[in-house]
Amino acid sequence: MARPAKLNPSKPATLADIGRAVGVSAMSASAVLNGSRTSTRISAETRNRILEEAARLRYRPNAAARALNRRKMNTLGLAAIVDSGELNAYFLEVLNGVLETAGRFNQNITVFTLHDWNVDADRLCDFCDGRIDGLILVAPVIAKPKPGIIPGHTPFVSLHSNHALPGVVNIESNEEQGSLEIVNHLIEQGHTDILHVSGPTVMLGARRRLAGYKRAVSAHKGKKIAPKVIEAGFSTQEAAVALRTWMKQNEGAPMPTALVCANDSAALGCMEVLSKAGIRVPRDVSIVGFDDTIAARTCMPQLTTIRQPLRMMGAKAVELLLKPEILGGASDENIVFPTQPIFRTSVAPPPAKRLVVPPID
Amino acid sequence: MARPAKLNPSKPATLADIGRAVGVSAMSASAVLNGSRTSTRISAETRNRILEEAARLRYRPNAAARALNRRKMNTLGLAAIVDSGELNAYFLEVLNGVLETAGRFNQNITVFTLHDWNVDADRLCDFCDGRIDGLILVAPVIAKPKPGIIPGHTPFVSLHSNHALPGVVNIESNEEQGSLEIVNHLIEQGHTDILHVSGPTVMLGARRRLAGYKRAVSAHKGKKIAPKVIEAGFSTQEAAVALRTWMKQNEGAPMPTALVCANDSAALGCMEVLSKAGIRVPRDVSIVGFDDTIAARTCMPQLTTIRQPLRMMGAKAVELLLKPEILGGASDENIVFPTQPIFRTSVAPPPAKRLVVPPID
DNA sequence: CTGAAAGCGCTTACAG
DNA sequence: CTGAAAGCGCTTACAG
Repeated sequence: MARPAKLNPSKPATLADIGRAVGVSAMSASAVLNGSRTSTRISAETRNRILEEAARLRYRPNAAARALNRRKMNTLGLAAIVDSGELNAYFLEVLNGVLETAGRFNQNITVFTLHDWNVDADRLCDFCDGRIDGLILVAPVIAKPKPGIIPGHTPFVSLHSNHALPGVVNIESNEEQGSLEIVNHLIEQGHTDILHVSGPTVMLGARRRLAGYKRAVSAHKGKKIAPKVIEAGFSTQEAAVALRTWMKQNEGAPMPTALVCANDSAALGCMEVLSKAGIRVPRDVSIVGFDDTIAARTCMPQLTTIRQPLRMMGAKAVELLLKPEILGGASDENIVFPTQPIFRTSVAPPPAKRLVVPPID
Repeated sequence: MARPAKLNPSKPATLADIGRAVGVSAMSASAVLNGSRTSTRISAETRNRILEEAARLRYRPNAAARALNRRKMNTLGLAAIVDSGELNAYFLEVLNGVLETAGRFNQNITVFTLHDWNVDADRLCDFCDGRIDGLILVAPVIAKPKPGIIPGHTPFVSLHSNHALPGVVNIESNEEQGSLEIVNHLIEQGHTDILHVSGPTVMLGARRRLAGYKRAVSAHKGKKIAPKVIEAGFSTQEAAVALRTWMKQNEGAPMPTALVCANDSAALGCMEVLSKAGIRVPRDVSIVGFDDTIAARTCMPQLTTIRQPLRMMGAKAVELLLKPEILGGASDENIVFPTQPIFRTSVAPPPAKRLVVPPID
């Protein structure tokens, strides 16, 4: 027994290789190297020989073989819709939470990207071919959730899903409440002419932020505040275009004293337009964002905004997949995380003298 | 034959299930559903019956079984060092390139994170257990590349590696040149007091950027420019702390008129400190970043920076792993991408009246 | 055109 | 304490 056992660099060593070299069966090697059984199963001497040989051969248990046998890959999937062609800071934040928590459970993460929900929705099922033990879908735009799209045999969780998927837990944050609170903050500062630069209302998140804005405005006890809304995209560019267009159309009208933007990126776009028009933030116009991305801290003035705990939400998604029992049975529900207002320097009381919308280039 | 074949939601259908239902062997099912052979192998009628049954049962070939057989997972690994506890915009940019290219080749991407190179380096081998067909290591901090760390049976590529790994292609960019150019740009604008907020000089990238800065400054023909360098980390947080500390120590001294930051994230941290101190960018102080990550575009003002083609570099890494023949034999070399200055609005000529370092909170 | 056999590398009962 | 057998789901020769 114990024959030379050459190192073959072109092919990884298997349990059989080790067994052969040591003069023992592959199962014995399995027991000492990967075994969950008590180690007393194998004699100390055999054990050491196996261990040594494994080290020498740089043995690594083959994940595919193991997965086939155990029906478990120790891998979770993270699927994101990338309509703009690239993953963004929002996704990065979620990914950080997902990776951190997955790491604690010794789980790997495979990232999938869908480009167009209408075209790629079916691919969701393709991912569920035994390579992952669970799937997290991030921020989907679902026109109508066809019954077929939910993979049968793979635990599934969504984050900020537009539509409830039958039998799927969705993780979201209390965006309406957050929006309500930040608009109330503006009202408390004395603002009564507040323009909402909304996100695209096909998106649930945009609708909820809009709803919060409307509730805050309509609940105002004092002088009636009329809701003023323009719909834009979630990007800096789109928000800038929308605001510029609105200002052109309203030249000479009273300038709103505060802007409630769909998110931080949109707020940046608005700040740029105001800045170019010679309007100072927050002295002339106050402005608030949403999400508390890093962008909120790296502009001048820094943005007052609403924080969503994206990392924690990503972490929760992983936990849900790994320990479904924490859900306690109910599988078709929403888990709602609280939002939190972050006060910075982009908000001030309205100016004493009301501004007028200036001409735009 | 063709028996009822019930849908069992708790267990995915196999080729054997389909065969049994149709009254045919599993191999026939394999041939029509996954076969690379010409489809004439199976009669049109059998073929259709198999196809129908597969659709009905929502059949998906099991990835683990297939991988075990073909020794191929159609998955690439992307390993990143996350010393600061989180993946950053740099990584996101690389990830975008990697995902896009991997998608074109129908490859999946699994993300691994290492926390401390000294502790986790061995884990690199752990990833190479048949679950991936190739591994990309991003921005490693390698004290000394121990011979053992390179996985034997898995194609391997590094990005911005600190040290050459024997037999491993490294992808990098011409950082020193980029740094030189952007500092020259500042000098051309009239700046002569330029502070470099450097990255950690244990990192090759930081040393190269520093070298470019020094070369630019010392080559200046006019009034001698003294190099001024503070060493920080590559993160927003670390740069902010370093700049704040420096400003405290230099209160009342002349304020540099331009900041050359280790990367965009660091620039963001510096912008935040300046913003809080009431210093305006670029009017009072110009600031430049490095990398041209998404962060450079989502701050206000937007950052003048040096673009490393990170997406292209990520894409290249994938191609190298998938089509090693494009390398043409030489396996132990560097692939150097050019850098490119991107001019935005964070740079202006120095202010007419020289500022003094203000007191920090 | 179709099927029986063997094997990918590992594990889980079951015997000794 | 240790091994022979069977199986995870798929494929690749090899026979018919």
